[in-house]
Amino acid sequence: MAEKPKLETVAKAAGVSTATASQVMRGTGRISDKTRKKVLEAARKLHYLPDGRAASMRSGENREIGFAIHQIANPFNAEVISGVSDLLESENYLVSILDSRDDVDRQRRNIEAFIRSSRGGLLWVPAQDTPKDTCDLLVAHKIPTVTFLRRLEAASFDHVGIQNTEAVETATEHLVDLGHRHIAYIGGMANFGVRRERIAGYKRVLARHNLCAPIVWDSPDGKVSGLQAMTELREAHPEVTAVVSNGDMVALGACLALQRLGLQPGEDVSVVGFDDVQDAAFATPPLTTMAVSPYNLGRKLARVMLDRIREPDMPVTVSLVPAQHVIRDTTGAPRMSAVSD
Amino acid sequence: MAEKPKLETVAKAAGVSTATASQVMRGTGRISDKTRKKVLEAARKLHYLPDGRAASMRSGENREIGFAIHQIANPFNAEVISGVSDLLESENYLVSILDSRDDVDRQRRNIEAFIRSSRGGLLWVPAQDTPKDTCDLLVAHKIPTVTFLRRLEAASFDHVGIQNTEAVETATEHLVDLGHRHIAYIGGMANFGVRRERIAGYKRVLARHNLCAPIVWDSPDGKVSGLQAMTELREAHPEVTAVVSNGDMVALGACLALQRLGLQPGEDVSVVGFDDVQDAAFATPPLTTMAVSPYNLGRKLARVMLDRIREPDMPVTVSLVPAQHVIRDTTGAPRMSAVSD
DNA sequence: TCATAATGATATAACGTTATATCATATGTC
DNA sequence: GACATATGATATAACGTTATATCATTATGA
Repeated sequence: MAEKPKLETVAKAAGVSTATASQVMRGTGRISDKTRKKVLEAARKLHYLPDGRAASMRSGENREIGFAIHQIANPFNAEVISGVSDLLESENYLVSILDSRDDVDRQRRNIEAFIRSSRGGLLWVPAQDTPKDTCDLLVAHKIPTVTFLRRLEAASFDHVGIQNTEAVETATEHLVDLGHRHIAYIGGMANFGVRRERIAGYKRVLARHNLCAPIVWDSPDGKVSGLQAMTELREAHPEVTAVVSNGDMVALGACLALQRLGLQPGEDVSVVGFDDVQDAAFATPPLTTMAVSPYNLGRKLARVMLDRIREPDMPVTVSLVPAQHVIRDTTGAPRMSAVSD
Repeated sequence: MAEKPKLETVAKAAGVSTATASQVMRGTGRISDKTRKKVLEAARKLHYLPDGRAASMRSGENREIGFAIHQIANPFNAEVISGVSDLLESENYLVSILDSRDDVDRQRRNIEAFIRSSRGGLLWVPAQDTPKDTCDLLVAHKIPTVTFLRRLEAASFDHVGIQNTEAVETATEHLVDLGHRHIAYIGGMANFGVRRERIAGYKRVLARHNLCAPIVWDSPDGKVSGLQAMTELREAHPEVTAVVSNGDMVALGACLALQRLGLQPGEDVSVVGFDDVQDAAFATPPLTTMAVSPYNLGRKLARVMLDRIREPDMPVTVSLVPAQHVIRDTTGAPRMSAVSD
C-alpha cells in the first residue's frame, strides 16, 4: 500500500512542479492541455485528494459548514437538515452536524472544537439557556453565524425563524371562532424563546376576547410527555374544552390521553398542534396543526449563510416565515353542555 | 474588534516565545509556574483557541471523528449517536455527523470532503449499494474506519453490528411456538445486508418446521409504508396470522392497518417488530419486538474506533451484539379457526 | 529584424502550529 | 571553585497547500 499521496507525489508522477499540479487541480492559471491531462491522470491513479487543512490555511477559504442543533432525532429537524444540505451541497459545501442535546456544556465543547477546526460557518439552534460567553466566542473569532428558530438577545447574529406569535394567534382565534371559551396551552418547558413567543400569541387572543385566565401547562417534548400532561390537565381543569399545543408530538400525546379517558379529540376536546410532522396527518383522528415547511426553512437558512459568507459586512438580517393553518379533525365546536360559561 | 488571535499574539502579550506559549497551551515541556500563568492569562483575555488545522497538520493528530449515516431522523440512530458522542467526547474527540440519506452520490461527496479535511476517523453506516471505489478511497487514504450495522464485503473494515439472523430466528420461533403456521416477513427494500440476514433467520425457522413457503413483502421504512404494506399483504394472503417485521416503524404501521380493517393485533394477527423504539412500548397495543440498546451499541462502536486509532495494525475486528426478545401485546396464539392447516 | 506581448511552467514564501535541538542560567556535588 | 546536571526558555524546521512573482519560451506586430 502506497503512502498517502500529496501534491508532490502527483507532481512527480506527472513530471511537473507542485505549483503546476496545484493549478491543474484547481483549474486556475495558464496550463496546456497536454500537461493538464498528465496531471489529472496521475491524480486519478493515485487516488489523490488535496489536504483541506493545508489548502484552507493557505487560501483562507473553507467550504465546510457546521450545523449545531439541539435535537437530531426529530423529523422536523431532519427535514430542515435536508433543505440546508441540498442547497449548500449544490454550492460545493460540506455540511456536518453537531448534536448538543440541549446541553450548554456539550454545546460549548462542540463550538470550541468547531472554531478550532476553522470551518466556514455555523448554523445554530442555540441550546436553552445558552450563556453569553458562548456567543462571544463566535464573535471574537469572526465565525459567520446564523441562528435558527431560537433567537439570542445576547448577540446580533443573522436569524431565520418562524412567526410564532402570529401562528398561535391564528390557531387560538380559530378555536374561539368555533365557540371555545376555556382554552389551555400545553407543552414546552420554561419561558424560553420560541415558547414564550407562542404563549404570547395565545394570551393575546384570550385577552382580546376577555376569556378565562390563561392556563399554561409545562411538559417536555414528546408523545409520552404529552399524554401525561393532558391527563393531569384534565384532572386539574375539567372545564377546558380546547388545547393549543407547543408541538405536534405533545398534541398527539394529548389526543391519546383523551382517547384513554373515553373522550373524542375534536368533539369532546379540541387539540391543535404545531409543525405538521408526518404523523400528524396519519394519526387517528388526523391532527389540526400549524404547518411550516421544514425543508424550505432549511433552504432559507442556507441561503442566509451563503449571503453572509459572500458579504461579511452586510447588515444583520432577521427572517421570520409564516406558518400555515392546516385544519384536520382534532378541532371542532364544543359540545353544547360545555359552551355555557 | 481585534484580529483573530494566533499563538504569536498570545506569546507577544505574555512576553514569551511562541514555542513557550505552545508548550503552555498543551501542558508539555518544562515551564515555570510564573510564565505558565502569564501565558494562560493572555490566552484567556484574547479568547485564544489554537487553530486545529495547523496543529493537526504539524502533529499528525486529529481529534475529530465523522459519523456518516444513512438516516438521522430516526430515534434509533439518534440514540446510537448519543452513545458514540458520550464516549468519544469523554476522550476529547469531536463527533460530527454526515447525512447521506442513503444516496451513494451524496455519500461519495461527503466522504471525499471528509478525507480532504483529514479528520481522525470515520464511523460509517454505508448507503445501500455502496460501490467499491468509495471503500477504496478510504483504504487508500488510510482513514481509520468502522462500519456499523451494514457490513461491506468489498473491504475489510472493523465492524459493529447486530446478530440479525439469530434475533429474527428467536422472534419467528416464538410465533411458531404460539401455534402460527402462516408467517410473513414485511418491511425493508431489496435484499441488502441487514435485511438479508434477517430474512435468512426467518426462512431458517420456516424450513426447520416445514411450514408454508416464505412470504416476503417489501416496503420502505416508516409507519405509513408499514400501514400500506400490511393492507396489501392482507389482501394477497388472508391466511397469514403472524408477521415478522423488519423494523418497529413498519410494525406499528402494520398494527394500524389491522385496526383499520377491524382486526386486533395480537389476537387476530400477531406482529413482531425490531429495534424497540420508544413508541413501541407506548403504542396501543404495546408492540412485541426484538430490542437492542442503541445507546450501548453506540458506545461499543466508539470503543472499537478508539482501539483502532490506538493500534492501527491490530487485526480487523467484527463485533455482533445480540438482540433481546421483548414480549408485549402484539403477539399471541392464533384464533382457533385459523390454526388448522 | 527587433521589440513587445502572450503563453506555459516554476521557485518561493507564506498560512499557524508543534517537534527537535539548542542554549543560557541555576543548582548540586565533591 | 570546577564540573556535571537540572531547569527554563527559545530558534528553527517542518506539515501540505496556494498566491505571487519570476522566468523562459514562443507568437505577434511594425
